[in-house]
Amino acid sequence: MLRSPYRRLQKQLYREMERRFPDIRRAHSVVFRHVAEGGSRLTDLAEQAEMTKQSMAYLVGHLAAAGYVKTGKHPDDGRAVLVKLTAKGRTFIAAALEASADLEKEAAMRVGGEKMTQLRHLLVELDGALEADDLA
Amino acid sequence: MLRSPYRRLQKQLYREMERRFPDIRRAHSVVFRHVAEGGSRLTDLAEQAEMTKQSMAYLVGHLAAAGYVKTGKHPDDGRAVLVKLTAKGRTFIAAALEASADLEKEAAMRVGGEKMTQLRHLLVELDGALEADDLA
DNA sequence: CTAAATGATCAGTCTGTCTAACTAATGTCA
DNA sequence: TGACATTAGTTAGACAGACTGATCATTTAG
Repeated sequence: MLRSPYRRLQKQLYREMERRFPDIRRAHSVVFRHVAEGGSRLTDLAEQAEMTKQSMAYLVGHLAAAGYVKTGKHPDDGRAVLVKLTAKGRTFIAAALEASADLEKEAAMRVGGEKMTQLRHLLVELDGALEADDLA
Repeated sequence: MLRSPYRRLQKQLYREMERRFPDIRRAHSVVFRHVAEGGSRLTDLAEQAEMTKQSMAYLVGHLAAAGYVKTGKHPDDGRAVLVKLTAKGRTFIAAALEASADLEKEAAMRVGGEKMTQLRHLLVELDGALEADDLA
């Protein structure tokens, strides 16, 4: 039920983003989605993205090589790596948010603004109702 | 907006299905999603799933080995393979639909039946509105 | 009846995920 | 305070699932 419209929108979004940032692939988006303003530890990123540290390191490595993030030592913990966005990385995120908003606007034009607002409310509510189950 | 509840439900669904059918992985679901009642050609499945024939053959191969589908020659076209569901395959699909319906019921319980109906209508409408763009 | 088109397979590559085993730094507590 | 456990990250290697390109077999068209 949710699946079909989600897939359609996702497809358009990725198509647009791939056009503008050909070196970023879907897998990388989980990094952008979780990296914090002041930088994040690799382990935290991995945990938030629900994947192993190794996989996250692989993705972060690519993004660092491509200049979207930079990595440095954590000031308070000599073991930890701190992953931070670069200006290029912030540009990417801004573009993604913008493209996403554009798609939503386009959708709102088609089904009507009021229905879209209603839909958004219902989705937020549903999401809240589902939140509890995510343990484990 | 759609993403979060979709992901939550999907996660629960796959968890349940993996429990009951450990040999079926996510990737295989596209096969089940498109295989027709009287059987489907490999090429058609690949096209519907928007992937290459080779990739589809790989997935179908696994499902055939695990007994969820069987493959035979197409009666009218000696080149073609016909992929059909076995009883086991139909059981899997039935279980997936049931699990899906259960999740929806559970969600309806939480947000209220009326809102759920409303949400479903809006989603269907949105989906219809987005359908046109899917060309290319 | 040959040539082009079509359905499928074979061979090889690449990405993104995983597990297992390791190193280095930190924290704990007897 | 020094040995040991814990924690952060890396290295090595496996594998799934996607891809491209080349090939084979059959069907369809001219």
